[in-house]
Order: sequence, then C-alpha cells, then structure tokens
Amino acid sequence: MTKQKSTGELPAQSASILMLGRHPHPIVTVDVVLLTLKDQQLCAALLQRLQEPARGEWTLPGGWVHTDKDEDALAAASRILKTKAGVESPYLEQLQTFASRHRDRRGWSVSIAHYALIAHDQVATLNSHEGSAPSRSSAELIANDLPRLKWVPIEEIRTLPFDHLTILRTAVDRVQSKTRYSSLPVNLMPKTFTLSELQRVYELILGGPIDKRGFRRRIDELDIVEPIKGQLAISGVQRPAQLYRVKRKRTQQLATADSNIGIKTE
Amino acid sequence: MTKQKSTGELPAQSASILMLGRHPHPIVTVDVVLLTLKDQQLCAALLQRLQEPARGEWTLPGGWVHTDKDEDALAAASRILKTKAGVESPYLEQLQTFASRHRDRRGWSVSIAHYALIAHDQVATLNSHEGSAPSRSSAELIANDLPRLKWVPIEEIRTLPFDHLTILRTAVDRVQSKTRYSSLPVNLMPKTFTLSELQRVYELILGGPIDKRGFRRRIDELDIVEPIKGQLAISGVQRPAQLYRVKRKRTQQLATADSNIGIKTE
DNA sequence: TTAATAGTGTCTGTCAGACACTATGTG
DNA sequence: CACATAGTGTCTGACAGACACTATTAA
Repeated sequence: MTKQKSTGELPAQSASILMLGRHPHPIVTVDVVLLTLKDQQLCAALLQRLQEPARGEWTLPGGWVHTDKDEDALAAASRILKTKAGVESPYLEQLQTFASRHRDRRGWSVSIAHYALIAHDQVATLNSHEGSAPSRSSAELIANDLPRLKWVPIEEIRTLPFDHLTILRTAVDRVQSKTRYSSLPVNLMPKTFTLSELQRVYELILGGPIDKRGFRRRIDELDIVEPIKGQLAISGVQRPAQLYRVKRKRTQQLATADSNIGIKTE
Repeated sequence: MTKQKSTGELPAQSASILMLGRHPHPIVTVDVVLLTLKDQQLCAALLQRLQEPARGEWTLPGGWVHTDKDEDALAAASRILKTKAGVESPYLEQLQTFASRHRDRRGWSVSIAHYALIAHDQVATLNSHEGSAPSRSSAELIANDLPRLKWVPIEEIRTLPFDHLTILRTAVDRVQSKTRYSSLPVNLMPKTFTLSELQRVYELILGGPIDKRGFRRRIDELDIVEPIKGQLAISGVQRPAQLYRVKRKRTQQLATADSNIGIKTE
C-alpha cells in the first residue's frame, strides 16, 4: 500500500475519478435488528448463517449493500428484511453505524445498522423455525436458499457473533427511549387492539407498571389511535373493551422532548 | 456484473475471504460538521476543496476512511479534523449515516457523518481564512497542502455541494435538540466562563430568551460546572460575575429525557 | 449615588402520578 | 348478582415559568 502524506486527498495527483485503491475499501453491510412481540415478550429475529464466517451461527439479518439495486441504505435494509426474513413493510429506521477494523475478522468493515418493528401477525412463517433443534449439517445448510429464522426473547440473547450483541442492545435501548415519549410501540401492534393491550406493550418494553389514567391521557394527546365501531369480546367474564386502530393520516413526526430548558414563549 | 439470486450471500460459492467484487463497493467517507461560536454566532467550518469533484467549492471537512490508519469511524473523523481543520480534541459524536446512489456523482457512496463542537479559542488559525476573498486559481489551490478554512454562520449557509447542506441541517437540529435537555453547549465554551455567558450561548442555539432563574436551576441540577475562586471583572460598570469551569469528573452520560410516559417507581 | 449586570426568593398555574370510583359485558 | 376488566373523575405534590427583589462592583 502506498504510503502518502496522510490526507488521502492530495491535489498533485490527477487520480482516476473513483480514486479507488488508495486505501483498501471497507466492506459495507447493513444489519437489521428486527423486533416483534410474541407471547408477551419482546423478541428479535435471528437467522442462521449459511456461510463463513460464523457459518451455522445465529446472527442479525444483514447483508451487503447491493449498489446495483439499492437506492440507499434504507432500501438495502428493506430488501434484506424482505428476502431474508420474509418481512414486508415494517417500521424501519436507521439506528447507528458501526465501523471499525475489529468488528469483523474479514477486515475493516462498516455496518449501517437499522432497527425494525413489526406486528407478529404480519410475519411470514415460511422459513421460521421454532424450538431448539440441533444445528444442521453443512449439507442441510446449503440445501435451502433461505436461512432459517427464529424469534428469541431479547433477555435470552447472551452472545452473538461479531458485534451483533452490541447492535442489538443499542437498538433495544433506542426503542425503550423512544417509547418513553412517542407512539413507537404501535408498530408492534396488530391491526386492531385495545388500549389495555397497548398499555401492556408499553409496560413490557419499559419493564414496569404504568398508571392507567396517565397512560390514556398521554395516548390521546399523542393523537395516533382512533376507536373503531366494533367491540372486543374476548375473555368472557368482563366488560368488553373498545377496539382501536392506528390513525391513517399519521404524521411521522415523533415529538422530540423539548420541555427541559424552556424558551420563553412570548 | 454477475447477476445472482439476490441474497448476496449464497452458500454454493466458495468465494475469496473478502468476497470482493460481487457488487461494486461503495465509497466510504467520513464528513464532520464542526461547529463553534464566533462573534455571538453559531458557525460551521467549511473547507475549500482541492480537487474534483466540486474543486474550489466550500464543503464540510471530510475524507475517506483510511483502513490502514483509522481504528474506527470516530478515529477517522478525529484524524480528518486534525489534519484538515487543525482542530485537536473537540467534542465529537457520530451523527447519522448518509448512504445512497445519488449523493455523490462518483457513485454509490457512504458518508458516516459526525458533528463536533469546539471553543473558538481552541481553533488553530494556521489555514483559516477570513473575509470573502475571490476563489483562487488552480495554481494557487494546489500550492498548499492544507485546504483553506473559513467559519460561516449557519444561517448564511444556503447551499453546499453534494448533500452537505442536509448533513449540516441535521447536525444543527441535533445540537438544538440536545441543548434542550443536556449540557452539550459547554463544549462550545472557553476554559472559564460565567453563567450569564453560558446562558447567552443556550439562547443563541435555541433562538430565544431563557428565564435566568430556571436556567440556573437546571444547570446546577445537571451538575456539570463548578465555580472557581477567581472573579470576572470585565465590563466596568457592573457587578463582577463568578467564573465557572466544566467539572473534571464529568460523566459523559447525557441524561435522556425519560419523563414522559412514566414507569411507576414503587 | 447611579448604572448595569450578577445572583436569589418566592408565587403560581400546570400537570404527572396516584387512586378511587363507576360502567358494562358474561356466566 | 358476582366477577373481572374497561374506562373516568379528581386530588395533590412537584416543579417550570415568571417576576421581583437584593447584591456588588466601577465610575
């Protein structure tokens, strides 16, 4: 590798337009923390890797950016979710970029990490895999194009290859943080739900009980759900609850908490 | 380019370890929004590009990741600040990654954007450039290794090459947002300062007056500055103010606003 | 003493947290 | 009518915003 004066953009050279090869190019990938709610637990999707490195191990869905197909990073994440996890159009947002020399043994690599939320009833169950089957042999692994998928409660995930555990933890922190002041968790709900169910989801994510009155006040201040005319009748011996759905004309604007150091509103 | 089944990680191929060449690699760069306070204005550092594309135009400090020297993205940003803007150890944080096919005419590119804050008295003035000199000729441009630097008030920046204006705006938004609930702006202050000066900085960033009492309450709740024994005597006809400095044992923990949907604290 | 800003005391309206109460379905 | 959860009324303590007041220096 050529040793040069260090800026990497020296004027004297009339290099090729792409300026390739001055430094080895990092590997660019996109990883996605895909979260859902299953059996009253927040779960992450893990895929069994089909190739080295870490072949056979369970990791976050991820893959290279396909410069010929993906418009941008979000599109790449969306494609990966669709092709590898069979998930169609979840709430999807960039999380943070993890880029260093050490995170992947193949060399300097960049992971533009994203996180996604989806209702469990919207997950295709094509390649999903339940239970703890023993890892398949090499022959079995390559027998199928689609990697196997499983949903694992996040507290049970103690180790992951590469820096995927860090990515997962960062995503969960972000979701918790946003849950405190936004309606993010509605993206985990099925098409219709009751306010009590929504509250249970908030409590689950935040890890503690929330006051019913305060919760309902907040939710209708946020103005993101609306009642439907039908009623819910589930468990027999109780008053049925009003069913709600997410409002259509929902501005994607998540109110940033702007209440701490106050500008005088004159 | 080989057209393949789309996952980008097919098991059948025993490819090289690096798996290069399956898709053209994106260009990976780091850009930094470097902010300071100058003449009572929030200013961003702009550098005059020494080469194509956009040669001669003013842009955010940026450059490629040097996989041989940079440990990670933050280190790359730090190196760029030091070598290109002559800035030593500012507050530096990852902002967001901008990655798409269209942001740079050279092709699919990734910019891991960062933002940095520094006191204006800590800026080296080696290559800084004041006033609005006409752009230099090509010969002049390549006469010097260091690109020219200027500080421009952010409201005056109306256009920038590539998507740098978007990056700048995103950074300013982030700074404003964090200013509302954290002590981020102390990173713009000189070594010693008065509370009134600090308040003026907050007001400047947020764009409106702040109540003195509330401000001081908040600041000492945050517990990030401490009084020094010296006094400030500047402007003659008034009571001198206590000088403060940033506390040493400052935990980098920026309190996330967690007050909106409350967990019952039992 | 005046000018001018530093720094403090304190009132008050708002609102989150808490909790009790009423409502409404099934069996 | 009893049960169990849905849904509402309302009290209260904390606190942010507001604002007035005192403190301290130089001229």
